[in-house]
Amino acid sequence: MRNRINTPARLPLLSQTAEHALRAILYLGRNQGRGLIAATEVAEALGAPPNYLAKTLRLLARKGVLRSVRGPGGGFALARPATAISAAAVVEAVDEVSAPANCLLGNRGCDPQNPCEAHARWEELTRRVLRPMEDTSIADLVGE
Amino acid sequence: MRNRINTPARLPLLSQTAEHALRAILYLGRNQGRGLIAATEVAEALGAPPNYLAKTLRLLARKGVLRSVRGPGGGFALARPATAISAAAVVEAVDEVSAPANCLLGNRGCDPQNPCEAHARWEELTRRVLRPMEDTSIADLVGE
DNA sequence: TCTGTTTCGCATGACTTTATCCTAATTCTC
DNA sequence: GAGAATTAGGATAAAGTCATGCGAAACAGA
Repeated sequence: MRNRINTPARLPLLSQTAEHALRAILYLGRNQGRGLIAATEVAEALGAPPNYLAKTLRLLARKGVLRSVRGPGGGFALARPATAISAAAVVEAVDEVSAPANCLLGNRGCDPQNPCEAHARWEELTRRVLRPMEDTSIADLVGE
Repeated sequence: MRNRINTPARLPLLSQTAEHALRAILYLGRNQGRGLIAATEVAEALGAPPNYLAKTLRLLARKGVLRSVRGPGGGFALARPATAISAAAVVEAVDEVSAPANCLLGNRGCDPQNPCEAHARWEELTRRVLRPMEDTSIADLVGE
């Protein structure tokens, strides 16, 4: 049943981790007034795996998207106002957003110094794909 | 060394398989005049793993993006003119393009019948992300 | 200073994607 | 019809992502 050629892989436009991250950030954004919120509460509210979500929250904190405080009453909160956090920032903090590093004509098709035409055209396309993510803030998604 | 929390996962804006597929399609597009081209030639030209690429080409053929012929002189070629194949079509043939099925507010945040506001906003965003892929043809990328 | 709460960080296991290999099935050429 | 070339397809291995679990570190409050 594994790796059936008829069942294509899932293209993670967002990886599972990034999806968790966005959900968590949105939850924190909607509850911004309440200050710090514990990872377990977020996980329960989203129905996400608690341990893994906690790890993702830590990662977001380390990348400066969230702030975190340990100990009783501690938890996580947005490091900046929701208007100042783009969807792209969240995704990039968690996954390494990588448009294909190598030329689309193949590794041997062109070199970076003297890129082929398809190279430039592909870069332009990836920019157009990523831009909406950069232009959309958490506040936009939450709707404030 | 595995799963270090400091080394974020790669976000496959394109999965590896989709990347191979696009490269292969572009190669076939540029060599359209030559008729059928063997999988081994494509793999060598791109520096891609031959066996896996062959499997991906077969998948593209089954999905109707490529046509294939067996036996000596056989190989693969575009099933339609390069202007009639979108980048999105290639990616979708290989990976299951799936925006998050569940609401961004969390599985328990809203139900499909009565979707929340973030739900609609997220759908709008994913549309904007995918559109450039749909609007760009293989011919556009190759530059004809 | 003790105790409970909560983040931090590593080790490990389960599952998915990527890649390899081998054996058919098909088709051209001689 | 024999033999070589080439796609088709399944079984299996390797690598990566996703998820779990546990102990340590930090912190607040009594």
